[in-house]
Amino acid sequence: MEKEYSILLVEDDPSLGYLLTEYLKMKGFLLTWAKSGKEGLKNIESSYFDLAILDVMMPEMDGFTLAAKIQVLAPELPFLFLTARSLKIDVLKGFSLGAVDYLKKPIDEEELVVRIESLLSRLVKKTDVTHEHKNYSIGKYQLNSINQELSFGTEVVSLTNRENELLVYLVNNTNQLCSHKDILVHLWGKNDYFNRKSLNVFVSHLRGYLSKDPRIKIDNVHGQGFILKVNTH
Amino acid sequence: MEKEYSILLVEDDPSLGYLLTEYLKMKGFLLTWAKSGKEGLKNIESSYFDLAILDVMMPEMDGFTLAAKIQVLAPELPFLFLTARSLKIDVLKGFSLGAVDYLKKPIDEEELVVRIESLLSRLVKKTDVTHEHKNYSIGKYQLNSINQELSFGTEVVSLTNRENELLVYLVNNTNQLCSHKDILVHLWGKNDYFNRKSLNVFVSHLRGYLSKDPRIKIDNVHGQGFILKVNTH
DNA sequence: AAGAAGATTAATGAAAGGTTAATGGACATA
DNA sequence: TATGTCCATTAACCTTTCATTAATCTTCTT
Repeated sequence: MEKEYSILLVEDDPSLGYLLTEYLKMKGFLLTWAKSGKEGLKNIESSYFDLAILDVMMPEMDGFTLAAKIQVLAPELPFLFLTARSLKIDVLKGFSLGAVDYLKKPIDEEELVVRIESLLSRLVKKTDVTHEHKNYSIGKYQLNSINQELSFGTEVVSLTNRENELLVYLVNNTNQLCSHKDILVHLWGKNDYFNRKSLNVFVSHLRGYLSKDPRIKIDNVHGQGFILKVNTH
Repeated sequence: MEKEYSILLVEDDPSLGYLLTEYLKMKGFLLTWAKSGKEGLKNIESSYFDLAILDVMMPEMDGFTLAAKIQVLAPELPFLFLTARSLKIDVLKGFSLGAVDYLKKPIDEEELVVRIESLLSRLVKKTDVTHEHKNYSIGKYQLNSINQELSFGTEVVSLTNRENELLVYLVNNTNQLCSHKDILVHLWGKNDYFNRKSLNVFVSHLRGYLSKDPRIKIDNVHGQGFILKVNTH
């Protein structure tokens, strides 16, 4: 399930503000629309946002001034600018203030959305150090496919590259027929007589390793392929 | 002291390539210019980069194809596109492939630099989290990674720079496979035959130092990398 | 029964890894 | 300017690993 990101839009122009608000809501973002810099600041003080979108040209307080205040009030809040002024000096100023992006009007909503998504997806990655532990249970065995280790209780066996690859493939298709062809193409990239001979050797190895749990077996379907069967009960 | 960021520019156009290379070097980046997608891929396999800048329109392999390969080979490497084609569909495609930005030609070098700096400044936070610990326990040993000293009881051994770096890296990934590639890219910045040989020498040194505690070992996973195993029981 | 397919074990050889020593550049000291 | 030390890299040499291939049985299928 995806997280619902909250965005603060600070935009004084009613029609653009309305358009973006509705569009971004439709795209699944939680949107707050502040119609002035002052209102935006209030929101920042009282609520949490994943991202702020600031219009540069606004009466009272312009986007740059607002950004400077954000840097003090909520230094972790990333923000980007929307602007009709595409003067280079403004772009540079925007980034020097710490902007994460700078979009020139007219805004293409679709592009805005993909840019926002790209930004936010990278921001979350920072926090979750995605260590996708590839651990599998096979009967009483545990396979750590990263370290290429197969353990049975406290006993640990190191698998070779091919053994590991093959076992991972079989486990991912437990109780399902894995055809010679699919296995060979997947692991060897090539399906010929010799590779098939090789495959037999590795199946034999794995049978040896897995022989301590009688509920596990690697069956052959004559002329078809192999099935890793794990009997649960 | 600021870190010098390394950037890979993949651009077939000689004049634009030259211009950007020189400009970015002048701005303090370590630049590698690959003149084709294929050349770019080679660089990605053998070296570390903080960012890749890809031209979309190139003969042989276009930037999109290259990006897809990067996602597999080096999923952590952020990349952005440069393009003359500003078709909306291309922009969307670029971001859907995981781009961090999408810049339309003609490129304004100053804007490019501020965008790069903005991007990288947000990305560095990820990496320096790893080096917060200065003291480590490794079985019965103590590692002071600041003084580069490894102690066993009252005995203290001074480690050289490389020995220390490598041990810190391994300890931070205790009981997890550290691939050759990751180690080399992380410590040497480059993954080639000679560096790998060098790595072997240092692993050998560390094994010597750590031999007094039988519960510690540095295992090799053939063709993959090393695991620092610390047996606790 | 006979050929095909599969299982098992062993042999082979190339690549990868381990260890120790030689080299040479950087830096310091005199 | 010489001399010495440190240490990363490179070299040399040896050992181990492991995918492949071969050899030999065994089990299917018809």
